[in-house]
Amino acid sequence: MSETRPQLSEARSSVGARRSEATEAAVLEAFAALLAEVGYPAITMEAVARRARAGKATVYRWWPTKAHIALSLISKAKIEIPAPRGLSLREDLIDYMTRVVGLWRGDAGLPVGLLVRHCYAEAWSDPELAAALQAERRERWTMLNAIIEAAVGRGELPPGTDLARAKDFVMSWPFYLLMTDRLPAPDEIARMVDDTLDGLRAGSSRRPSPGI
Amino acid sequence: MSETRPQLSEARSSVGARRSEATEAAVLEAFAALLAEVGYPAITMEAVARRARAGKATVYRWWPTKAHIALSLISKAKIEIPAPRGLSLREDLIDYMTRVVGLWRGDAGLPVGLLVRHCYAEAWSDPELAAALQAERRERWTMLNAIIEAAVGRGELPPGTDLARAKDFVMSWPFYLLMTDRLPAPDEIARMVDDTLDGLRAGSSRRPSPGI
Amino acid sequence: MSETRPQLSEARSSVGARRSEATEAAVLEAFAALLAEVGYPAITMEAVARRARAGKATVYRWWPTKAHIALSLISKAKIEIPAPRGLSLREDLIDYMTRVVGLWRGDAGLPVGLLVRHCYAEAWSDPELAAALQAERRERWTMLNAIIEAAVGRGELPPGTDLARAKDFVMSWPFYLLMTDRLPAPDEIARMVDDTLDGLRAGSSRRPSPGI
Amino acid sequence: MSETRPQLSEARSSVGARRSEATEAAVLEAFAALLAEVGYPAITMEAVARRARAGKATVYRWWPTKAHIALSLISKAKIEIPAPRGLSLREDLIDYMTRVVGLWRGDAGLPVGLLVRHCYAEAWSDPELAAALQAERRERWTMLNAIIEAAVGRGELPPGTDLARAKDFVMSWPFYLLMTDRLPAPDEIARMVDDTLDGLRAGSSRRPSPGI
DNA sequence: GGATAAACGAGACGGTACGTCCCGTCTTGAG
DNA sequence: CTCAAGACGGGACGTACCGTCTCGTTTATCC
Repeated sequence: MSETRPQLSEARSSVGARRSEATEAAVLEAFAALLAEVGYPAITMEAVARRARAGKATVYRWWPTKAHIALSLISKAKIEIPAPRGLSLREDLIDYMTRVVGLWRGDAGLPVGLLVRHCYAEAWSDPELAAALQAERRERWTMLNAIIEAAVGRGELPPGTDLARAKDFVMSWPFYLLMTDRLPAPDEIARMVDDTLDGLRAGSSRRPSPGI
Repeated sequence: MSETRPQLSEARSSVGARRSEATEAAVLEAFAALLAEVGYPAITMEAVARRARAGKATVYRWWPTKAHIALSLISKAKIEIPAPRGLSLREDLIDYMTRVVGLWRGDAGLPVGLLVRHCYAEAWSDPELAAALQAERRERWTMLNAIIEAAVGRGELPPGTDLARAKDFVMSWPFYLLMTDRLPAPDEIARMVDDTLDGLRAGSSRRPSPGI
Repeated sequence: MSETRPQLSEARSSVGARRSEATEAAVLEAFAALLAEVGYPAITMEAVARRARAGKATVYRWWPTKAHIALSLISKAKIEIPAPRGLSLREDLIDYMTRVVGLWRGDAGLPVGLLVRHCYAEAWSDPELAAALQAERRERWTMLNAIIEAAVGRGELPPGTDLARAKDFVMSWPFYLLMTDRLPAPDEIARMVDDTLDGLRAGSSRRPSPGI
Repeated sequence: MSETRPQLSEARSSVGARRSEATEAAVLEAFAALLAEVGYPAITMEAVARRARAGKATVYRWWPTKAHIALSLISKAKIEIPAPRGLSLREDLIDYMTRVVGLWRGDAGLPVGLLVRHCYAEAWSDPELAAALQAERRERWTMLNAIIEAAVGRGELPPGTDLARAKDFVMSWPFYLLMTDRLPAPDEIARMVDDTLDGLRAGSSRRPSPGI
């Protein structure tokens, strides 16, 4: 079906109305509002369209499932993450995690963590969504590369450190806490990072990770 | 006339028919069959009842949602976990994790891991289910107590080790792998345990965990 | 099925408990209460049993449908109808109709008219109920025989008058009014009787109709 | 962003898809078929939708209850009723009643009488349906006006005859016969009209009644 | 008095229909 | 040509009753 749908990136020379950016924004806004009001599982495509004053067909044209709308919201919810200060792996990670967990908890005005975990759950049964989610994740974890490479440069981590596995390991504990509904408060971030580092430093050089 | 009949306060102690065990088994069997055939999200209470040749009201009487049926299946899917051999924490954990991951992968004839993660996802929005899940988890992790206490007794872990936190930490990495759809093959269990132990040994004495 | 059920009239030599009159009364009472509270169509066997603190099987044992319970109530709702005074057909009929319509309107503490018309409606599709209704009707219209025979004796009606047809004709207009929800008030009974006696040609110019 | 989109008060005047006439016809057809097969009380909205290959929501959108579907069928079942020949009230009424009773008995391919009496029964508990039924009745009895007015013009009925009451009286006897399941055969129509015209006293000695 | 059997209350059971909601598609006319 | 509005066939939701069926308990006779 997707070959019959216009691609956002391809230049369209045809006549007629173009995709309405106002509608796209209205749909995302409606989704966010419903998320706050009724919770993710109770959101329906029907309600999103109604609330956005959009036709159902319009919503379906651009997002095949509600998880894709959630993913759009996640992608839009970027947060300013400053470059690592390069003092130490621990401090760089604390800075980074403070931002990430803050984003998840709702610092961007949206409980991104809720969206993330529900997207993961739906991706268990939807390979297409899983791929989209992975792409989003790769893009978002780039900053971690710089942090870990700097740590390797400073000798905090061994030279042969597997970058992919290290990123994966670093994110695993906060992700686990997100999945088990125990996201740390800001003043608990340091401890969470320490938990992670204990494992990372001891085992980082051992073997490559399958990558996530 | 009604004064000659028993009133609410002095009602006869009638009992009525009892729950049918055959029906309960048929429902669980139907659920498992549908899980294999159409996948968890596509299972409906309607289809479960139809397949089990049970009335919908009967299914709803005993299980308020399909996640509760899944939880019943999880509870029934006990697997023989031998007492730890007590050689070392690492070997005891490898034995234990081999059983747990095997159960998750389907060694009991049921992909318990799929059920577990979907139950967690539904519990995000259902406190009652979350509580039931927690009760099930507590019961199931008792063996870990013995393993960790033995390790403390042998001096592998410091005397002040927080049991709840240690259990939580030990399960976090396999759980993370389950949630991200990368459950290890049997020959990868040892490595998974090593990943976990690196973190556990370094940080086990540091602070108490909130407990999961 | 009824051959497997005890016949009330046949002598039973076997032992065992007898039909509980208290329960029968409680069921009828519950039905009447529900009729007032929720209306005939919303009455269910389940609710009657619950309200009467009777088992559902007990209710079904004695009344196969709710219409049969209604018929039991109708049969019990006898009203004192004095013998005709024998002055004239018109006056005797007015006396009689006043009682009958009063019974239908609820003078016996029960809107018998509602029960009657719903029983008729259910009898359209239930021959067994239709037969029971007819038996009840025959018994109830005996007084009309005396009234009409007296009128024949006085010469008000010709000697060859068909009794069955006359009774039928006399009841048709009030029955029609009952079925069309326009049961007359007490002071309109005389007019209703005159309508019946006169027919269209004789009475057409007399009074306006409320319209149906 | 939403400020650039139409608000509720200035909503675009979109129209949407229109009611499907094919579906309406299919529903009425399915209802008629089920009426013949299982009888009115056994008809369910579910079965009607299934048979018509229509969604249940579609059926409920246009008909709130099955009685409303029945009423739609009644309204559609018009029959050619010729203008009164104006010979006499009796002959005009016989012509008219022959058509009406024929319609009720099924001359239009549908046992309209069954539908009518069940609609009346349901209207006892549904004021909205009662109003719809009354509207239908008013429209359908217009021909009677002409018949009765002609009779007044010829002097067969007195000049002050109340039209509404006369129509009501004329219909009461056939209606009573319909309600008591004794609709006359074609060759009995004349007698039914005579019964109506004469009243009890004038006609009581003429013929025996079948009894109710 | 003990055995026996019917009727009882309670209520679980397999079913089915209820009326609502949402799915994803299609149709209509406005812009 | 896209959009909103919304009707459509379909199907699951969770509830309510249907009429039947155990379950023990109670009750009334009979041995």
